[in-house]
Amino acid sequence: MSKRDQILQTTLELVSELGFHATSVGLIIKKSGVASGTIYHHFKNKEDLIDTLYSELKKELGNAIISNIDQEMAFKEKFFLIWKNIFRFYIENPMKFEFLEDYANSPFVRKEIKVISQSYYKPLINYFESGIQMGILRSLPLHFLINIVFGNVATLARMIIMEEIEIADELLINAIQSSWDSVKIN
Amino acid sequence: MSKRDQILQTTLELVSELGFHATSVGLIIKKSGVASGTIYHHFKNKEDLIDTLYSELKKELGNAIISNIDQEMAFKEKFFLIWKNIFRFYIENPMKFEFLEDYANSPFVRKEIKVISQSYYKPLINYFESGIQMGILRSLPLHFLINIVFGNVATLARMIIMEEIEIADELLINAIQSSWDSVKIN
Amino acid sequence: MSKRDQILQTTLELVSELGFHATSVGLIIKKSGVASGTIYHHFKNKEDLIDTLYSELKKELGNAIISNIDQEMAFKEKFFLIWKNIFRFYIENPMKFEFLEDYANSPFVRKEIKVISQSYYKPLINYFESGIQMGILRSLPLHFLINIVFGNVATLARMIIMEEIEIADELLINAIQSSWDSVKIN
Amino acid sequence: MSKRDQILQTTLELVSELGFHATSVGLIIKKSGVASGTIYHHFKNKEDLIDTLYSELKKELGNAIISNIDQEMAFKEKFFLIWKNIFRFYIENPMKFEFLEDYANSPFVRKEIKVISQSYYKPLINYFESGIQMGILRSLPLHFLINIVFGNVATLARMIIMEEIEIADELLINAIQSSWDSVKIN
DNA sequence: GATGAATGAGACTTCATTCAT
DNA sequence: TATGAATGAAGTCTCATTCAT
Repeated sequence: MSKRDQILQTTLELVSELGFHATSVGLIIKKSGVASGTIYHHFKNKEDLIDTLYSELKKELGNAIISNIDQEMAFKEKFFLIWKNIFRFYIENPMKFEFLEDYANSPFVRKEIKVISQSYYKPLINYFESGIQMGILRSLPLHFLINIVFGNVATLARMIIMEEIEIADELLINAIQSSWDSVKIN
Repeated sequence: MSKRDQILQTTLELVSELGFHATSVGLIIKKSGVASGTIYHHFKNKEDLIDTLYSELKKELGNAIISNIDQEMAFKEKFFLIWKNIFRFYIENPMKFEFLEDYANSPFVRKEIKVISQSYYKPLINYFESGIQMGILRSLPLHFLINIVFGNVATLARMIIMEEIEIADELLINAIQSSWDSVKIN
Repeated sequence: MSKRDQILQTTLELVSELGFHATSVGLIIKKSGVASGTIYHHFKNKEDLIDTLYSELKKELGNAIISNIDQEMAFKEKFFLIWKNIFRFYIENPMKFEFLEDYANSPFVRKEIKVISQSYYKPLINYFESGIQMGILRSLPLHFLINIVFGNVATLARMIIMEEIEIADELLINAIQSSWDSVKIN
Repeated sequence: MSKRDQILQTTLELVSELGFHATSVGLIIKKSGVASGTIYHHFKNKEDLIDTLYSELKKELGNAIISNIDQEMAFKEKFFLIWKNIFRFYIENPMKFEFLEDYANSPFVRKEIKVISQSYYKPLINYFESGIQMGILRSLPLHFLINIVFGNVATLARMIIMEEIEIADELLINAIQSSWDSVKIN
């Protein structure tokens, strides 16, 4: 692994465990085994490092979301697959999940996030848009619908990662069904 | 306002604006116009200050949730009222909303939060529990249902506070209906 | 001596010995026996510390310049006394001399220096102005005349402090006479 | 321009603009467009780079000083020409002027400077020495006389470069005359 | 109750320099 | 000759906290 990747990986581990606030550059240095100067050779500053990491993870998630989607599938079928894709990405990458959630709520760089999201989530946005137009989804503001669904996935994923509930096929199906019921026209 | 309240109020303002991470004691001192020693006279340390604030806000929210609930109301009617209560508390107190969300995601003091939540939300928990027993709500894990609903309210509140969508009676009703559809047995 | 004065005194000693460039805050901390935080309690930052010191020394020099000046004295007599006053201040306070010279050439804060100088040197400026008006001094730009004289004093003071020449009453008189000959109308 | 010259030129620009103190190797790298290793290929270290530059400039100035001097000229005539030579070098090369002044006042490498000066300024030293011996110049310490004159030139040059006064033939003549009056026997 | 001077560990970052390519 | 990734000591400054008044 290149030094640059070592730094990014270590930062992910630390921020997901300790949070933004408690992840000092000093800690990254110690854990990654890289010299302080090396960090600043690859990244302008701490913020740039975090931003880079965020951006890469967002892209990864964006790709994960649409994996195995077949245009022939029915709308509802796609919904279930997308939901599972996001969910799987979250529980298979709990550190990335923590990081993305943490950063999403963090009060800085909000504007840029929006712009990036827009591009990585374009297919998802198109999908929801078509659902509204086809009269399958409730005619609520597009991004509200999307945020509701993302929120639902995160709620389940968080509880499983935190071991507050146990994962089971039936629970997953029910959770998706619940989410579907909240966005579809009944 | 007492010095103690000045400190708490200023902390709320700063944390909601800058986040946890960027709210230093030094900033609280400067903005509140209180001497550093005074803070440590009223609070054991910074953590105690934040915890106190969090606890007070959580209590406030706990009370807001059940306001105007009449035991004679139908289950669904109560659901709509509770939803509106939480929602109103959030958009009428955007700083408190920000603070609570921030703190909820923050990786420290998680254990104690749970205990406190448990006590302030007892009526809410009982309400959801009865809904499951009565066969009105889906038989999903109790806290999962509660978290889903809280997540739904927060999603709408955040978007309105961030001015990503505009509040309207119809939107609110639809949002609650959507939330209801996701937890009730269809 | 107050902590604040300890810091200023130590800074003077270090800057005059090592120069601007080599005087780190860490060195000031070590030599003054004060904690790093204390410096930043009294001064906004390193620059503010240096500026404060500069301003105080400039004021001191401004006062020294006009000491023992009697308005009854002849113009030339005053010139000799002023020259000696500056010179004495320099060789009796070699560290202050070094510091002032160093800082005068330093490329930052130049604008503010000018403003400060203007106020501390008002009597000196008035004196030279009257000399020109009375036809005693060459009609060269006012500040050029002043700078020439200051430069002459500094040249002698520096060589004596550096022990490149030895001070002697006769040398001093000759040096002042030389300086006088360069500004007076011959 | 060779890489070596690019480095020297950039260093000159940076030091004259920012001063010694603020001119980092990193800045030189960025501005010159040269790789860090390249600097250390051509110069032993930063000090060697600065010293080399200083030495080259000192030599240049040394040559400029005696340009167009004709041994047949009268002593005073030579004085005026030398003065103009130094002055012209300064205002035509303001960055070199700044650099040389900065370095002269800098507290490091002082010893070697003296040695170098000695060799480049030999003709100038001889000139002043003969002036004293011939009874034209005041019998003041040789280097004091030289420093006074250099100081006078620098005073005028600095004020013109800083745009505190405007250059004019008459002013220049008067300034040189003033300088001459301060060193010649009256 | 309230003040603010003082602390020193630790924060982020820049520095001059090296070395494998 | 020239490159630029890598280094780690040292830089400035902020942090939460204490304590005499």
